[in-house]
Amino acid sequence: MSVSVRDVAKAAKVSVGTVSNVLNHPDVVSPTTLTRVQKTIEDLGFVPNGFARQLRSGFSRTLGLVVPDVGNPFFTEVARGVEDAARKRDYAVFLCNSDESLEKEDRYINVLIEQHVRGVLITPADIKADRIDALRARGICVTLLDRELKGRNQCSVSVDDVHGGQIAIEYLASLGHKKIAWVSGPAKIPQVADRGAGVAKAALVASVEIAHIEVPLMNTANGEEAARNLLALDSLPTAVFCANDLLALGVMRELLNQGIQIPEQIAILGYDDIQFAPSAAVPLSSISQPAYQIGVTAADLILSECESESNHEHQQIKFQPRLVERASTSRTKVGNNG
Amino acid sequence: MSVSVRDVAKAAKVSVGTVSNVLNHPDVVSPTTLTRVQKTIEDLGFVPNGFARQLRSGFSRTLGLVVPDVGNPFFTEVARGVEDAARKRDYAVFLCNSDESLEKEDRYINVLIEQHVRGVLITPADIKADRIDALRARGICVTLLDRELKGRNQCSVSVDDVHGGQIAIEYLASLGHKKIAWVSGPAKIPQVADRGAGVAKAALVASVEIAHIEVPLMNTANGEEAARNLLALDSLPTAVFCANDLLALGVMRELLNQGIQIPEQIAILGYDDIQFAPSAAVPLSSISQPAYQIGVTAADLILSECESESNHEHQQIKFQPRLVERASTSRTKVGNNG
DNA sequence: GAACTTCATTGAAACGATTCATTTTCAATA
DNA sequence: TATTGAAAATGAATCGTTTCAATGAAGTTC
Repeated sequence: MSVSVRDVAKAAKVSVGTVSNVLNHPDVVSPTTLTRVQKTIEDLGFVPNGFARQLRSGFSRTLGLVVPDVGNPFFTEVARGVEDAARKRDYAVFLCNSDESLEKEDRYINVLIEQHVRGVLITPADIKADRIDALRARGICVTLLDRELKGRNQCSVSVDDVHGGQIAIEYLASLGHKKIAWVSGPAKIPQVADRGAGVAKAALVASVEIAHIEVPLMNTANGEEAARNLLALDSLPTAVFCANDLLALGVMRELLNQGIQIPEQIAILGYDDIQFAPSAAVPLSSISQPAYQIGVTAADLILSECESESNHEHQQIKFQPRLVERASTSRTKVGNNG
Repeated sequence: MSVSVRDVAKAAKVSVGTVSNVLNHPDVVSPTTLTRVQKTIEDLGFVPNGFARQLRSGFSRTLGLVVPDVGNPFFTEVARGVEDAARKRDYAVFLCNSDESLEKEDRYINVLIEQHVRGVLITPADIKADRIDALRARGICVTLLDRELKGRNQCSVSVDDVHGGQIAIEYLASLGHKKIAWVSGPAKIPQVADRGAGVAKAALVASVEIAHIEVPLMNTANGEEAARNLLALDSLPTAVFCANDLLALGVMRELLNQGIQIPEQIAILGYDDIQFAPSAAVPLSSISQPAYQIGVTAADLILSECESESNHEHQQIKFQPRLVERASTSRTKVGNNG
């Protein structure tokens, strides 16, 4: 059926132990033998059986990645990062979309346990940690992605959302904006809450008035809705800061439809800097998160945890968001051109 | 360390064979023994080791998905479809981005062979079929995604790109356009070639003049470039058909920048109908492909092939693309408003 | 009660890799 | 030349299941 170490050993006239060493400990094999066996492996098209390997060693070369939705460009980027970093070490990645549903998340975690993944990178749907403990109990490493669990000693890679909210408002204030709308999703999403906290903090310092508009979903349709709410306000803000780019795109579309000039009458600032931000009607300024880098870092982190024999130091890595200026907030004197 | 069948057997005072039967063939075990063993399993918290099980049976409950790039919204959607369908049957999916690189594809195929995936869904980087044969040779089912291999007897799920090109031109012609620009990527990409063939075919029938502009990459930046080439033409076309939506978004942006009105002066039609198409500056008309449905169908198809004992009929499923009309081509009399 | 079925249970042999205590090889040194 | 030791290669044992031929027990028939 399939080529096994035994076949390779026979063809290369060595023992199975040597073939195994060629694969796993090439340093203990003599150069002559090494090349000969490697050539035989090549010739026969031998690929080691992962099951057998895993059965003996107890570990697989697979990771689980559990995110709310890869359809969100931010997580798509994260996934690419994870995958690229994993491939470099010959790990394969299981992609799991939880859709923020605890039930789906649960089911996936069971599948991942069954597959004996080496580690799980997860943006948990809930802050409750029992499922994570279930993984840990089975010796599976866990690293939190884009979320952190306060007070728990485990690895996480996230972005400083409070700071993100802060620099957004500081930036808009520096452009002269005195009244700013903050368009967000539900506060139960940790990222939204944190960004909101940053907004409040910076607004206080810069003496800026904030008009908070909350919508249930963070997509473009809800952005349009938010824009209509915005226009209904007594006094129109001169800038809008949105909790993500999809909201911002929706806001932008509706405002343009209403004949409002961007950024002359209202400036718009998004969050995430998705790949479509520069292609929007008015190229969208945004708070950029290093999504790809987050993925790479998280994968490297968990692999170093998995593969370190024992003394692994849990790390909480926090990236800093960065402002990307584009036309939707270009530096024009506020109130002069309306 | 971990509880094994042997431990259960000892505790329940039966043989390992009986424990295995309790798990896999409960009907051949006497009721008394059955309940006793089941209780022991429960008590000891025994979970069978998947590796060992799979090693013996030879099959896993995993699929491999190899696409050029999940960053492309079209493939993101396909991936979601595959994943949702797989989860319904308790399969896990390995996500692999080939970036259209043969080398990466090769490496991933090896990883997937090593993981003994049950089946592989792949958009091959190359039409050459040797790697696919390597999978087949190892008893791994293969289904082609969004590409078909002519004359080969195997499953595939694709979209009729020739027809897509055709209905695009027919539609634009029906709006009265007599000169249409066809903005495409390199012809070596099968989809581009097919869509181009459809364009040529329909143009002939409808007596429409086609100006072909080819750019190296199908992203927004190259779309802008294409728009500049377009504006340099002697006589400006009244419509542009782009090989994908990213190109179309780029074209749109540059044309708007140049003060050209869309669709009054130039209509724009894209391809893929990505989720951002409706959020573009001028909501983008597009040729829609049922990406999610393609993923679901392909996963169902390959699982039925894998799990059917023997007599599987290879199927080539071809979806039909569909026109989605939005503002960027809204029905205005051509040439009246410029 | 011998012969035959049927049903339940047993336990050793696979699956295909890795590991590790041994053995072999061979060059350097006494 | 004999001795030593490091380096290289060996191959049986092992991981935790499933499978299956063989065994044992209990009931049925003549």
